Amino acid sequence: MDAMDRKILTELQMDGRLTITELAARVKLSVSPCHRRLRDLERSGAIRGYRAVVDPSALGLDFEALVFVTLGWEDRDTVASFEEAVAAVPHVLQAQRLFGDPDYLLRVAAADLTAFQQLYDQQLARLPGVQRLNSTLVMKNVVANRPLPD
Amino acid sequence: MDAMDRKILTELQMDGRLTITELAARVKLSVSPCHRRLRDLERSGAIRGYRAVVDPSALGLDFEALVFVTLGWEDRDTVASFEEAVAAVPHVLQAQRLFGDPDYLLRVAAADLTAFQQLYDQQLARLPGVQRLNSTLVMKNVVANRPLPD
DNA sequence: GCTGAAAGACGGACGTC
DNA sequence: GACGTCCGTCTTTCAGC
Repeated sequence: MDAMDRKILTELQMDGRLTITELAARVKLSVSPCHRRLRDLERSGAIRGYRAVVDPSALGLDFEALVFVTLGWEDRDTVASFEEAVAAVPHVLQAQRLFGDPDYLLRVAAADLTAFQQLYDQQLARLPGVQRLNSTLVMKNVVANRPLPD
Repeated sequence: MDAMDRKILTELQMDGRLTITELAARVKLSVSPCHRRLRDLERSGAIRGYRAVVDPSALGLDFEALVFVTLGWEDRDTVASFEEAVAAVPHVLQAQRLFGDPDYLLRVAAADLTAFQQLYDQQLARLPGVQRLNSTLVMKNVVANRPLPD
């Protein structure tokens, strides 16, 4: 993982569909070594994959909220079954376990306020081990998932 | 935006480097119409772009925190200059303006606790208009940026 | 770094439902 | 109007040297 590898990662985070030819030109390398580096980055797991970035509003998901979760207990089984269950809810785009209180932060997408309310009552509130939920609406995404810095 | 378009978006969110041939096979369409749909989805902005997903630890970024920001004032200039300044900090991966209090949530990456402390004191605390910061460490990413649901 | 064979991208034309 | 099946050419990939 030298400076050249980092340049490659930076370029591919900005455009994941760069051809090797283009990528090589941007990082000022010729095609073969660039191709080898890319293969190694993919095999080592430094590049986990490639994703299309989709506009949520194109799918009618214009509503986003944060949900803070406090579990009733902190034993291993409660944590494991909560995490498994939360990962199975498609509208939960992101879930992080935190130090301190609350235990989890979820980032949730929904079509509108009504859909969110249903999701909240019927799915999130029923996740195993949940003691308390607390949610906040997102007004605006100021910075959306920026590429990692060097 | 019909069911076929949604299938295409779903596939490309799972693998953004699918060839048209592969994509067409997965959504059970022949290559030409699949190609046309993809072009239209890109032109309409439903697909914003493509990104490589990079493992943060490959870049030595093993530390992640949430930072809640409360501004001192809520006037338009304060908000605008804060948002501009926060977008210029590379370690801020995500920033959302919230309803209620606090005003913003930032998701921040750093190499370790020391690096985070420096970032916190020297950059985040000095952002224009900030009255108060409050941060929480991320223990684990349970769900990391899942594709959007249908 | 170069080469060559195989695969894919991309646009067009045309017939069908 | 959208799909499917040809077609052509150009570009890209990727292994071997």
